[in-house]
Amino acid sequence: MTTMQDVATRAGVSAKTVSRVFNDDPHVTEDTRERVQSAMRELKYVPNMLARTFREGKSAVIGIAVPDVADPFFAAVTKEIELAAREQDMAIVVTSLGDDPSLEQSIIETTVRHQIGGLIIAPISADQSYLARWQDSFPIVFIDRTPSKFNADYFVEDDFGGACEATQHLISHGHTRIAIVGDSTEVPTTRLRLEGYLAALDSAGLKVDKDLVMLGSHDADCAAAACKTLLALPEPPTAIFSSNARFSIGVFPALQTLNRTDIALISYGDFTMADVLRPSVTVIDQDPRHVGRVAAERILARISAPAKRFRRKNILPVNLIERQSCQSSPVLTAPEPGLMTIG
Amino acid sequence: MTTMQDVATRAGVSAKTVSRVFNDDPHVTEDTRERVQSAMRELKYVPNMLARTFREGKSAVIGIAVPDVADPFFAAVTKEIELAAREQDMAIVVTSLGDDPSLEQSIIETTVRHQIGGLIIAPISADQSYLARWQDSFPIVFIDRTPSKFNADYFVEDDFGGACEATQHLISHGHTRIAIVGDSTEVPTTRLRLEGYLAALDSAGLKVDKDLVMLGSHDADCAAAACKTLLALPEPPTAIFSSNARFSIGVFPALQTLNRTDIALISYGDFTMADVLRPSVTVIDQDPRHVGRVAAERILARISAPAKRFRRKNILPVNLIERQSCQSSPVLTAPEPGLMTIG
DNA sequence: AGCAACCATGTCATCGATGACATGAATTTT
DNA sequence: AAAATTCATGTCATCGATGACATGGTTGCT
Repeated sequence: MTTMQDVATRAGVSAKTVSRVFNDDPHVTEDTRERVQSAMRELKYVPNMLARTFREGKSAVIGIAVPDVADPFFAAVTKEIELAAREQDMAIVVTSLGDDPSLEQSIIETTVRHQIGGLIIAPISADQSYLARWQDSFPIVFIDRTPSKFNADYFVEDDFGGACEATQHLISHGHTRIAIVGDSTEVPTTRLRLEGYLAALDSAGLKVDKDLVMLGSHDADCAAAACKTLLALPEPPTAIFSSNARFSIGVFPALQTLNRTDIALISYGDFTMADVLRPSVTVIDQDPRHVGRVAAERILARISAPAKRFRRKNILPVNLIERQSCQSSPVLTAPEPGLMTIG
Repeated sequence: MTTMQDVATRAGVSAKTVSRVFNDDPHVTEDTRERVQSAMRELKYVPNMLARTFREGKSAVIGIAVPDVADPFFAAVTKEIELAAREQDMAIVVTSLGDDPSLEQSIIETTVRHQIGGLIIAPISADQSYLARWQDSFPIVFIDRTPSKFNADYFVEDDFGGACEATQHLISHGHTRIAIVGDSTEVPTTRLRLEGYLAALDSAGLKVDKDLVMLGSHDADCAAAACKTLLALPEPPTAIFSSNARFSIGVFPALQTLNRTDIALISYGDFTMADVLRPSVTVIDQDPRHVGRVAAERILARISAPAKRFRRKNILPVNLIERQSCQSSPVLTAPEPGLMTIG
């Protein structure tokens, strides 16, 4: 590992002069500059970022913490953040939080040790008050889920609006028994999507059947099981609103297995192949790349202008992509509740 | 940001003693230890990794460079590496190389500036000789693709064997006109898969029709176009071997659009929903999590025991997951070549 | 008692880059 | 010509943690 001192010795100058050449300081003669530059080339000098950023006090690295890097949504977000960060010569440190909320804090603290210059987080727990400690050290931006017990910039999708739109879409196709499959209401995102679902039912004058509200899943398999439970009800739903792409990946195969593709399905969150399945799945698209882009831009802006004021709360629009999975008419395919319970 | 010195002052000792307490040095009295620990708690001391690793000379960070973090295969690999690294208190810096081979070197050099402790790379270019410079600085492990013009540990899938098996699978289902869709043969992986395909054809006594070898795609859309070209041939194939999951994601919809689900399809690389599509897609599974795990373990082993010797070349087995997409019989569904050209 | 061994703790230097300030030479101003 | 200004370059200190070594005190052994 060649250092500035090595280059300096080779070029017959002091380390400081090498530093000046490297940073394009105008106070260097053309002659010296050239000698230093050729010495750098000969020795293949590469600056030690660690030394530089250590001196500056903060790193040229942005921390990203999401529930799961392998989830297509977060993978796309991560990629976009990386591209945006690279434009500013910053690298990204990525961490998966997993699905145990109690581990969130310790995972974040491990990440923070690396003296990150900013943090983008999609939290999984219901309490981020532990972040207060870092509040002044580096900017923090939340994505996908709002912070709890903590104040910070956030960029979230319109969960309420999207869920409402999805439910209305099903209603407009004649469905009245609409189930929702989701994770725990501890997650603000899920709570909002549930509220959107309830609001849509309410404004259409439909009563809520709590048997059709299946919360508490935490992966695709759970969601598949929930789906089977729903269809085994005495009065099964004719449509399912999956509040999460991860769950849709479980629900869809479950419907296939049960041979119940007559059941309408709408997914909050697009997923690979959703448009190629039979039937292709109607979704609420969240545009992960846009989320990544705006989050990265905000972090970078906060880093370069710590004093500047920005809008804290940012709701990103979502849009419904209509495909085939809601086209079936419930009147034709669903068994009549009355007959069902008697027979 | 509280430093060791702050804690030291508060506890009435020297910074060195704080360092000792922090690192569980036994040469500290119980009394002092307690005073220091409570001072650390009061001031919420968090060690500055940057300072520590700067002194050590290398970072507690592993660099990962893959063609695309958002690709499901690499996303899964990345996640597994992260989990393995975290067990050793290491973080990961992730970079997407994109699809322009000429940018590979500069992207890697940017990553290296961060003084990484090790590098895991799935290269996209045909020349990694530029890595020689870092050879002694930190361990380098290749995944998915073998290094070119450079020596390093690598863990690659059995491209030749897998492609051979895939092709044989198609042959055993009666296919004789089998197309291959892939990217450039610049990529060693692709070259090996092509060779496997050719070897299987050869050992079955089948001639190669170069119209059926469609290389040079670089994304799903290209692959879809290649697929359409193939089916428009005077003597179209009855089966397609997609040498890459990324391309399968383009080929499958193309077949659907053309209403040619009678064409058999086998994909090198499993992908989300492949098992739920109609027909579900037979694949060669590469087990990305296993790749990530072994690569991470090797890097960590190399970091902690630089002198130890390991096996350089590692070929990981792949296995064929049979689904529906190869079940159609070519004799029944494919137009007879002879009739076709005449008619 | 006398000396070695051990122990708790402190001091200093170090890692690489760079800001603050110094130095000495050349050039310009009065 | 003397003073002031500009300029190229150098020296030193610094960021936080820690290894090498020092110091002064206590214990143990003969």
